[in-house]
Amino acid sequence: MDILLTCAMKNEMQFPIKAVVNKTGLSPHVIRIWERRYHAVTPKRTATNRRVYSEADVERLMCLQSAITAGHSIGQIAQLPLEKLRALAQRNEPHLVPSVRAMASTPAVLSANTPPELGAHAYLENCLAAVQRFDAATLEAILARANVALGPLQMIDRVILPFVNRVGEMWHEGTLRVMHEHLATSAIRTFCTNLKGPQDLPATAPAIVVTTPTGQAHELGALIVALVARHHGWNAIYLGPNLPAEEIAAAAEVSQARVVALSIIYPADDPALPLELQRLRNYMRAEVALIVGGRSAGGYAKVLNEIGAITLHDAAEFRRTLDALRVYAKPAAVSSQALREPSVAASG
Amino acid sequence: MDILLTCAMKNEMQFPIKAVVNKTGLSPHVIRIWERRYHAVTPKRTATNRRVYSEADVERLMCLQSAITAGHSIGQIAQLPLEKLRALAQRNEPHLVPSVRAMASTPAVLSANTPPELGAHAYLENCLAAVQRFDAATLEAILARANVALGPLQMIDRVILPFVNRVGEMWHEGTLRVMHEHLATSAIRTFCTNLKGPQDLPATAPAIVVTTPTGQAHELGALIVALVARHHGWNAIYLGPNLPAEEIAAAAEVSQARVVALSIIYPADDPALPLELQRLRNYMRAEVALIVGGRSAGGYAKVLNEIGAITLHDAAEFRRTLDALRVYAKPAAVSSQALREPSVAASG
DNA sequence: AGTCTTTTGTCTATTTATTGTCAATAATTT
DNA sequence: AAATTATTGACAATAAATAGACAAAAGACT
Repeated sequence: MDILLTCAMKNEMQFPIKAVVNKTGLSPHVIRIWERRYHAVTPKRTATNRRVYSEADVERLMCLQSAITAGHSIGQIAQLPLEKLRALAQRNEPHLVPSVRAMASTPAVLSANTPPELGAHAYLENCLAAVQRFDAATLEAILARANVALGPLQMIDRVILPFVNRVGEMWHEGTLRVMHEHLATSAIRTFCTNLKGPQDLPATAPAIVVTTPTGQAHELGALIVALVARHHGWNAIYLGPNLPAEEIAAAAEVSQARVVALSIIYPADDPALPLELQRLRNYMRAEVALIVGGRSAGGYAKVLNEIGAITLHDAAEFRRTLDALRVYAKPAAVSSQALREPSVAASG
Repeated sequence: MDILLTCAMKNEMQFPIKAVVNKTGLSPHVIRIWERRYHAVTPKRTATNRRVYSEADVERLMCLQSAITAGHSIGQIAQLPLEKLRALAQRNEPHLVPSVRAMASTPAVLSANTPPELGAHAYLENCLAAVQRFDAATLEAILARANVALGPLQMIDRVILPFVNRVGEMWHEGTLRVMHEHLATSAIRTFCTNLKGPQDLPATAPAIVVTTPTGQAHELGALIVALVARHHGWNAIYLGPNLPAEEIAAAAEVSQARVVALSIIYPADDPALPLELQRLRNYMRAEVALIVGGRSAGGYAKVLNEIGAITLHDAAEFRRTLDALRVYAKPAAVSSQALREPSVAASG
């Protein structure tokens, strides 16, 4: 009962505008102008006239943002009720199961002006603890909770990536067993799947094939890459781990991908991998960029350099590269060929 | 007024031209010129003369596009009624519009007395076709669509399982490449993840560890097992493929699982596997049941018999076995370990 | 084949609407 | 004092509608 009461009262978590900016990725300008012009949200005010947003406001704004990238215009949709916005945004119900909400331990950190890193760090620690306890339910719950609290951007950079790295390290150290690693992988995979949702991309969205070369069994890196790419408006085609060079190249060809992204994490010294990478580069069309990332990518720097692969080290770099590569979309050699039509040659 | 009323009541989505562009892949030019020349669609207008398309308009345009790539000429078909366009397009609902439309197109098959196998079979064929075209988006769309039409039970027995089997066969035949198999795996995995959802299980739900032994890289069977188990009220702990015997046993121990389920699909004659299975049985507590299924389980019948594993052949048998095992829900020896408490260690 | 016509997609230019960003100022918070 | 926030009006950039012209492709015909 005490719990229920606390939840009911705390339920109205409130955020200053900067928190909303961090979560949604919208600029404060935009948030205010949407309010002024379209009454998209009507936050409460403090005694000194500062805006105070509710969770519902934040969800509204996130839905609006998604709907806009889906092609809707803000003026038309700003006043729609939340259910319709969810439908337009094709967003999965982000509200959580009661059990999750029960863990009202960390929100206090976030509602205040504390920088989000602190909150993110707390979530991260809790995730690692859950893995060590081999507690899948709690792990998934924390991930979901952290996601709504932090927003996708902070979530990926400050929770998911550090989490994956720590799990990898601890596995090496022997702090975690294989079963823990598998549990973490499964949870992260579930989370990524849920997060990406069934958003439909513009048919003109450039495609990127994401996978892991033969011998690289760890797929977490690739999963996150796919997630980030999709968030950046790419049509990410995720093929799971351990795919031979011919197959990767064929997949890129068939799906007319502009980029192939590989994640190289565990064996940092697989003697077969350099050859595999060279074969991949040979099979691929020259226009298709090859991006390689992951903790152990450095172990193959020589080959990667030879074949002209782009080696990346963090998510921010990856995002910048994606944006850069996307620009090359339009002036692609227009030889009156019908390759602008993204319709997959229906020669079936 | 009429417009507003209609919309409010029918709850219909409206799309500005950019959203239609995103959904269809047609250029705005083309959409407008089709309207001007052929009256292919007649969208409403806003007060400021912007076009506003209905869901029906969007579907029309998508069908027209498909029909065109199928060889029809726009001038001839632009004014045909929607049903004819659907037939012409031969598109079995590839890009489907979210939920509402899901009910609209095939209801004849399902709502009537017609046995649902017909519908299920059609979905199955479409899934296979999508895999062959390497069309992830359509594949996921069909799966989602089939699920709402058939319900989880029919879905698993008549679509998912046959689908997985066919993919496996075609992979052996060489009809499908590795990349196709990976694509199918990824889609099925996404589907299973979405389907299981954030269900709250009662704390008393018995636990079952689902995985694949070392050397068995194909995880689809295990995924489905986990899904079925969860639907039967079990707390399914899915650990992905390729897990060594010690790890499986430890996972079962830590999570106090009553059952360990393994899926054995591809190498039907791995010489190392029998030993691995024996080791698993030895590591596991005697009270924990070991269930083995999958196409190639028969290849290891001898060992499985020796170690007293329950070998299953179809989903129905698995469900019966689950129900039977659950009855044994006696207070299994509890070692007073406090690892059930999911209280988050707020070490932040 | 070559020529003509029809069909169909693309392009340009112009106008109007929409929407994001900026500048300047004042108040509040740290 | 420095940084953040709120308010307002103005501005720039983007997107959409319209009309007309053009170019590529597909057929039809010699």
